[in-house]
Amino acid sequence: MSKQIQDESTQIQKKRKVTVVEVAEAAGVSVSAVSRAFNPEASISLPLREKVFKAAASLNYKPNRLARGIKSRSSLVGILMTDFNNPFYLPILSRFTTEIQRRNCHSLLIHVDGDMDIQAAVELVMEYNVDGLIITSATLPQPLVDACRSQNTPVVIFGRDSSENSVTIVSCDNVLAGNMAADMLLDAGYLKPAFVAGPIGTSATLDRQRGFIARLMERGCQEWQVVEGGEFSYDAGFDATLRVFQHTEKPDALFFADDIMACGGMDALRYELGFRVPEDVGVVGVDDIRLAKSRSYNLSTIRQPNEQMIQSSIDALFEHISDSNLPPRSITLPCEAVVRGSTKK
Amino acid sequence: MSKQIQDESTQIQKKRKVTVVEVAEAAGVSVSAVSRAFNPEASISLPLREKVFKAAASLNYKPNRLARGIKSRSSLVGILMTDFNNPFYLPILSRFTTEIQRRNCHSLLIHVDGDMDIQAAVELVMEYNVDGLIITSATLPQPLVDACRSQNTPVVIFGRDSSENSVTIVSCDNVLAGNMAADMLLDAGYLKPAFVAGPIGTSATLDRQRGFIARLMERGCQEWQVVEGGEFSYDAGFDATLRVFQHTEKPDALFFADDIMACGGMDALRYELGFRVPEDVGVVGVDDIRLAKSRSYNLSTIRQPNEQMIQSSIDALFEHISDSNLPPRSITLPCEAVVRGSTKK
DNA sequence: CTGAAAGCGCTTACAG
DNA sequence: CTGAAAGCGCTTACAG
Repeated sequence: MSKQIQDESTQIQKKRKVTVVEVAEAAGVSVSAVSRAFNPEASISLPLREKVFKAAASLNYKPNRLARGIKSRSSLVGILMTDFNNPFYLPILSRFTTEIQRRNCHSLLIHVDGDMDIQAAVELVMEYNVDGLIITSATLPQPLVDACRSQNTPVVIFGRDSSENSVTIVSCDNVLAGNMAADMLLDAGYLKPAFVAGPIGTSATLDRQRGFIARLMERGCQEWQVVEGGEFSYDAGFDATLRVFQHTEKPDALFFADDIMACGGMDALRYELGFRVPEDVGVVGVDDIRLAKSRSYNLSTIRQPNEQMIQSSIDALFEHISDSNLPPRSITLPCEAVVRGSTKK
Repeated sequence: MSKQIQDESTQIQKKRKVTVVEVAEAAGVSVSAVSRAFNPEASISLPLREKVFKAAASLNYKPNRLARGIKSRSSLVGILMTDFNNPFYLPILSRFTTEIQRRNCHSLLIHVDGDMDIQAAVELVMEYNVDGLIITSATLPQPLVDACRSQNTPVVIFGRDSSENSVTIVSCDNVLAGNMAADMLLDAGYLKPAFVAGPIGTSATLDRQRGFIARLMERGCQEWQVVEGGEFSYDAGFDATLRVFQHTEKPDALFFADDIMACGGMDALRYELGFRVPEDVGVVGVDDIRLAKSRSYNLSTIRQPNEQMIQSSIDALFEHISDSNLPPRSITLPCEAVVRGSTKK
């Protein structure tokens, strides 16, 4: 009986959340003082702040971020992701959340899958009053850009894209990536390279292709070809490679739109078509995902400067949050060639 | 000049968020009516609701979820992740967010890394008034469990663990996984298997080990050994394998605590130690990550029933959200042996 | 720097 | 079913 009562009181004690009012009472100050004490930018004297903190600590007070967000910043940053299958994005997501948390904000993760309207997704994030929004997407459909522009919330697109200039976008130089891949293959002595494209409509893919072919031609290579690859996935790379070698013109090297496709392609070459890599066919990817340096793949690739790209994205986003008049800008970072074992020495 | 003014007005129009009050005015009803119209469970007549919706649509009104959350549900579900390096977790995160969104809620993603206090992280999520919390973690430190218990918010641990019963937890039967791995290796004719353990303190690892050894002994196998593996990562599996073969007792098969370790281990065997897999040494993992079925690894493994585990986690979480008196329970799902090419036929 | 008071946008007893 | 009013927990001009 007494046990029961005690249980109930414990439960009630758990349920009741302590508020500014109670802290104010306990500290013998106004609620404004409590509010200010928990707001780093507010003007409040040190003694007062400490008095409040002491009372707050003894009551185990935690500010309610929702209530705070309704008048002030929500401390929420939206992250919109579309390509949840590509392992490339796991470390990226990891770093984004870490950086956001480092700035005392938190991540609202929105997963936009195929059958979801991207415009609706953007609007939805806005219902949470997010302070800013990060969009990671290999594809960058115009409706998405439009949706971002119509919001007055800062948006940064962490893209593989670059043509857009009405919204802030961070990407690596994909034309350069194409150049580098061409050099890598030509330098290694390959003569008939093919580009295996990624999903249609991704300008990153187009830029890589453009850079690749431009450099090939520049260096006098004539026998190149471009083939469709499908989505950014192991299976797509695998299947595309099989298709390539049914053509009459067989390439002696493949440049894939990204690493995970390249891994699939390498396996098709080695385990299905019986080629040796790099002796018979050379392979280059883009990204430098973790798997690329495994002993099984040991993939030559063009590394995107992920850390810098993320850092720039976060910096730009928070600058936009602080200063809403900052014009959108386009940040393009250089990539880096990483020669491993999938190309001849 | 006129341009300037127009720009300003557009900007103002963007900034002003339309509220219940304006919708109420436009529709000629009370704010209560507007609120009810947007609340599926509220009792309101169809005509009234439609009148409100019409006005809301014409004003492009979107409810402010933060304001709503302060009195009612926040529609926010926290997801706490620790193992952001393991590709195993990308599809899991993907499915969780999808399921949460399907229920008209959204995911607050918290990344708990090494130097972050897990207790602090849990408390922090609570500041957002999340309706519920999902924790995915290979390790399950007691402080975490305690932190969860002290909150009155529903928590589900998506674990590889099972011993705990003071909080709802969903996992697969890791002892069974160990049994299956033992059977797989013994059935294939291996005689001296070793278990390569995962991070210490992960009961999943211990359970797998226990199940593995129990079955080996049961079937009369004496020459087994257990070695430390380190963290769940490619490199850890690679290094551990190198160490194993420096011992005087060389195993002829390795059961790794998870797939990504097994991939690293296979590469060490093939590319560093010169063994053939599966002829010289057999390899089995746990998880069935996407990479496991690549042609390069073609890894025999014990598959965790991820989809079911996620579905059960989400179902359990929302049941707890609906009924706060539901006692915690432990849901353990069976796993499945997947024989591929890393074990002899 | 500090406090009293109004307000943020929404919800929810309370009457009718 | 509907509306007027109080309230959620916090912030922020406004005075002092």
